Amino acid sequence: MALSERQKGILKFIADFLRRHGYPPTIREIGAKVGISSTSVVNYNLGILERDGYIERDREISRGIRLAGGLASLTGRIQIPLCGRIAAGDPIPIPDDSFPTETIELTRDILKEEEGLYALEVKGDSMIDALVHDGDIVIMKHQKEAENGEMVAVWLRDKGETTLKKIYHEGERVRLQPANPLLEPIYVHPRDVEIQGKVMVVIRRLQASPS
Amino acid sequence: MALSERQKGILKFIADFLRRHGYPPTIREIGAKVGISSTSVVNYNLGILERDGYIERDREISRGIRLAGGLASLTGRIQIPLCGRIAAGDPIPIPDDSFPTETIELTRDILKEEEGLYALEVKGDSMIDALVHDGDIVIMKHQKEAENGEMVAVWLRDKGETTLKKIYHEGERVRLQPANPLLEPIYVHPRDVEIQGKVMVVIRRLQASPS
DNA sequence: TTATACCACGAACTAATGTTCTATGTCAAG
DNA sequence: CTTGACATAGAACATTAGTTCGTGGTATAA
Repeated sequence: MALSERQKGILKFIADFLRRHGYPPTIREIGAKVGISSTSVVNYNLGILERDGYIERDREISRGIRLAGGLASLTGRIQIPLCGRIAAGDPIPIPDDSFPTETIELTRDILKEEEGLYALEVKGDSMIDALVHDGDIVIMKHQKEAENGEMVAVWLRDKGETTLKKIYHEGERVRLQPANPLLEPIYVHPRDVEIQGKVMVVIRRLQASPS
Repeated sequence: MALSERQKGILKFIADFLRRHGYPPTIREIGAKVGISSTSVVNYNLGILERDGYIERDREISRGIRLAGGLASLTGRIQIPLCGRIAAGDPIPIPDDSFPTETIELTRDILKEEEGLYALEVKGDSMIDALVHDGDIVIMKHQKEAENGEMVAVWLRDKGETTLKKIYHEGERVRLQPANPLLEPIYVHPRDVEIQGKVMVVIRRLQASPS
């Protein structure tokens, strides 16, 4: 069943309004914009939109409208606390339960799981590599173990710093391979490395990076 | 001024509620959750949260609360059409107005503008570089011009392929510099290159890429 | 024509929800 | 002790906003 012009207009207005205000419009606000003088007509059309699966409504609740399905991808969102900036030498901050001041949000088509994830903004050049630059955001998964070839954040006990490298367990030693082929690998004792987490996603902003 | 436990709770509840319902809570709903029996107390605390810049309020409007600033990532979402996959040799598909089958969603703290943006998934090795790998998602901005040093997708007329390179205008020629320092730059006539768009963001999934 | 479904209007009603006001308790400074 | 800023209650009030209902127009099918 195709939507009428009016219904398309309503849908569009709801989405617009939602983006601009952060909360859904009332029936009367919709009516005013779309050119409907009667609240019942809006209500009627909202009923159709709901029946056809374009929106969801909570009855008896003001502004109880939400966009449904692919329009909102409300369900497919992942909130990741942005724990702060890191630079080599700093320990990676532990994500705490207090209210995160900032969060990064991704959709589930980029990243599946949510548990144990946290984001860091890379600061400074010391950890830089072909893969990770200043200003990048890396999304980490908290874990102590890593498979060969995984990109991990490791704490080098003897050097007292943290770095992002690919890790390879080679018997009595651990090879930490920079992603940049120009750089030489580092070999350390398993005892001297502590895996802080695994890199899941790297987000690099080339321009238009505010903040 | 630090937030009290109560205020943190309110803030957290608003964010939670917003994510679950798609619209903000009422004063009474907040009160019920946080354990405040009086609407005026909630109102009072909301006033403080607003004064300190954690939320914004629209007075006289039901559910007229929105998270501010970095917290607004909840609402400040950007939908970017995922136009498809590219590989060197293919022309970059033109974003059309038909309903995008897939979209990538980012928050505004990663990317400001929305107009003229589209996303591509990099397929195959031909365009690969230290910066862009197979499977990466690049977010492009449609434009025909580029400044020196910008990473752009260019159509090489004589070779009949598209590639991602840093561009430098050098008088009578154009230098296309791979991000990978191991690779040599390409020099071409300005006539033979057509800029398809500028790379704004690169998203690299290291693992857990479901495709 | 007549019936029926669909769409629209406007008014009245009611529930939901923000605002305001008064009162109370706490705590630190004067 | 008194004062004043701050935090909290509770209740009355005023609007906002969703719901319902009676009415009328326009098609299409019987």
